[in-house]
Amino acid sequence: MNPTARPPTLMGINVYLLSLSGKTGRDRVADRLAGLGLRMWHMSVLAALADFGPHAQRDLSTRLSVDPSDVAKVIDQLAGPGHVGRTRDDADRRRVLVTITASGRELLARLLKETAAVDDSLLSGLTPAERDQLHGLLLKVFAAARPQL
Amino acid sequence: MNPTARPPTLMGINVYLLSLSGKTGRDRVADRLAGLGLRMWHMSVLAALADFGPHAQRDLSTRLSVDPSDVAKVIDQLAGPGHVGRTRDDADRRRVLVTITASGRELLARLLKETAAVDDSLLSGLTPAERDQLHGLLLKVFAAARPQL
DNA sequence: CCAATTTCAGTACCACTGACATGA
DNA sequence: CTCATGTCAGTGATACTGAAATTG
Repeated sequence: MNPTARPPTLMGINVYLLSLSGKTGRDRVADRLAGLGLRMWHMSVLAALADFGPHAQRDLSTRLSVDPSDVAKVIDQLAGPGHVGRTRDDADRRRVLVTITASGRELLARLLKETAAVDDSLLSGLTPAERDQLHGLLLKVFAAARPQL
Repeated sequence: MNPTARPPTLMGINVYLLSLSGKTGRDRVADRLAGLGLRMWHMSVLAALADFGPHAQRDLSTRLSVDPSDVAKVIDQLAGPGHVGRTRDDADRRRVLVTITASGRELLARLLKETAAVDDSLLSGLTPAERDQLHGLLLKVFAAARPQL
């Protein structure tokens, strides 16, 4: 008997398969981005700023479901090299308005290329049509699980 | 504009969707099992023992891709209440043979019911046919990513 | 005086590393 | 002596908690 075969009982559980493949994907992204000192949250923040324009940190937190205290750290790291700008909101001086810079857009493009490469390697067992299928299904799962996600 | 909408840029990335839904599933399982002081690894170990019979801890580790030191802790916690038995292998007295007990099988059945409930809630946005589709795709992903998983 | 935003320090949890003891 | 196995303490990363400072 193959000593590395997974228990059939587990292979029938979707949440087990999802959890493991998700963690693997996350780890591979982390590996690729380790040299840059960045993680997936940095890409998420840059993507939100690129797609929706400037945000208060609080709004980034709710949009991405990331803890406010963690958003602060991510913004710190992105602001250092000038990938985002931080300015006080004149209308409400409690708020910090975060804006993406040109160098931030370049970084985002690079990060997207890296994650696309991970997508390719992680889904190497699927045909292009199957990848589209999976993508559609994941979007549905995501939409339904949204409130708690 | 909906302030909780996710960035479209991110929603196009499979590894992002996989990672988030996987983490959500993992967290929900953890919540359900928290009262029992158990986690998904406990279920994995019990399932491996039920499907393949007694294992040395080392073999459990390689089969489930779990670190040996973590296997030791899980076995400790399962052996306390008598869900598994630990006996020295007479042929190779370095090895500890782990065997599932009747109470372990009962516990496994209960854990499987809990995870099935999580599956249901997590995939509530999918029809039964779509769940089967997703399951098939995840198995393919898993098989292809196996060596590094 | 109370609420919201940001920030910081501290905590909890998880997975892994390295060192050690036991036995083949 | 060497190698494999199992155990344990310690480390690093991650996410959250609670409190303080600022402003509305």
